[in-house]
Amino acid sequence: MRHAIHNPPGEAGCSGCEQQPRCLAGRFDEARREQLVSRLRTGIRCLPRYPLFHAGDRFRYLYIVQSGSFKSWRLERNGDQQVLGFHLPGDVLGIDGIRNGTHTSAAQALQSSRVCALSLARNPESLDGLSWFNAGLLKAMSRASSQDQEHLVIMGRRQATQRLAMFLRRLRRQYRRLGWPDDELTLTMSRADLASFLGLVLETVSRLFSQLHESQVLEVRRRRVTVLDPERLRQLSEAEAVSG
Amino acid sequence: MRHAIHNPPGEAGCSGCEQQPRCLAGRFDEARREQLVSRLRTGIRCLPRYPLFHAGDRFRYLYIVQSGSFKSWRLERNGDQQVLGFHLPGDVLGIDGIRNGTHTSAAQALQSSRVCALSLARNPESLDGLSWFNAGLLKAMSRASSQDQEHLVIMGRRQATQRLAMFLRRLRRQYRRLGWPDDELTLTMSRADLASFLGLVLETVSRLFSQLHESQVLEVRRRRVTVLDPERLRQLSEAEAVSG
DNA sequence: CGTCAGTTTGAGGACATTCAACGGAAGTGG
DNA sequence: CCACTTCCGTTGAATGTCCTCAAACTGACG
Repeated sequence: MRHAIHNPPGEAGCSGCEQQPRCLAGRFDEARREQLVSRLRTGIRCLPRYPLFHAGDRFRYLYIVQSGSFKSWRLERNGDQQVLGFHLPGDVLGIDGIRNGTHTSAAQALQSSRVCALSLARNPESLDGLSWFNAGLLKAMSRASSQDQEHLVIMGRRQATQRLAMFLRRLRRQYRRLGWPDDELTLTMSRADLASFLGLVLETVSRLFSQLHESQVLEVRRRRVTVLDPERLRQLSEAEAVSG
Repeated sequence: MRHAIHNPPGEAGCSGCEQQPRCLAGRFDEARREQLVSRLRTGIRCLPRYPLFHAGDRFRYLYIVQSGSFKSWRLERNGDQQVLGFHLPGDVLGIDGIRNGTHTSAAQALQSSRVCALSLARNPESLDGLSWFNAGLLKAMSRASSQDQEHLVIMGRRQATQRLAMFLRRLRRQYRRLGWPDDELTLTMSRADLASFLGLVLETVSRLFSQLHESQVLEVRRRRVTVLDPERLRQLSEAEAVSG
């Protein structure tokens, strides 16, 4: 089995985690984190393509991305999958499972990654005294909702170039939020995944990259993208209409 | 001013509300609802086009739809709006405002409607002892997330017919959930709103309705749609590809 | 070095958009 | 109550964009 999951020694904890300032649990002081220790498993390592959960799985944990990246998707009857999102450190995965206790989407690692798993108890009363935590959860879910909204706005745009430009600008924003340089983007997803995310076919996405490379907006070497002309990228993402 | 908001006498409460079994707050017994009474304003009447909130507004309340219907949308720089969702009784509106305390989307009534407003306190500690309520909130937000995912799947489909068919089947499911007849659908949104929701232009949506009417799948009289052939509608929504 | 998955590029065609005009319903004011 | 305006929805013709099918290329890995 190529894709395995390993649990690090228990002491790994949150002390060394780079995502602490952004983390749902890390936001809070050490004492408070102690309250969660029995529900929290930190530093779970995932190899590329390792699945956190499948559609239909019973809901067990919420996952917080510590490092690396993930994709989430839904499988249709047709057989083809719709990519719902790409997830970077600080993001929460598995929210859709809370409702019925069953996941409606699937998620897997796009590269070597680490996550924390957080078990939500069945009986709500056990959360008494942890309302600070619940409030954090609410905010994390609200953020996930906003991200879905941004995705919907991208899918709503007709022009393919506009969609890709919007995606790249959004990715830059996420990089900045993480304190990473935002001119050198590393796409951890395949062209097919990106195409599904954007509501296009992979050939179109490939052509768009070539086109933006040709016109000096980007430099594209496979999955390594350098943003050369951010201003032009902005224009492309905001284009009024075709005639604009 | 044509669009006004009226507060009914305080005693209106939840006792007569049809949505009780589905309501975030109504799920719980009377005693528990008492705990929320200071945060809950029930039975707020909204005339058509009445806005619950605009993008940029400070977050004050979560809204629970009691009767009628709403749309939510984002306004782009371009000036045009992307419809994010249509909301029926039992749905929660305003989730996106929790994150920063500012709404990123807007919502307004599509017809004469009623909502309940629920104020989330600034300090999380005040939620201690209300964890049962918080758990309900989590589920409601999880449901909203699932609905966004369904919307994303619709937008990902290339064929316009497929999108509309998926939308109609989804609407039927929602009608059934509410205990309404699911063969007579009343679209409370305009063709333009529906087109934006589906990622199409309104002319295309209009043509699709005519087409489905012509082929005896639907009977369409403006916003009144009768489903004549549910099986054919299913086939259209699941079509493999163009060649299928 | 050979295989294979992922990506790029090309040619042709289908389908949704664009632009334009018309019809009908609802709402307004006399 | 009727004429008027306005909004919404429908239909038509032509254009253009993205999809489909196909083949070649690249890099990774055994």
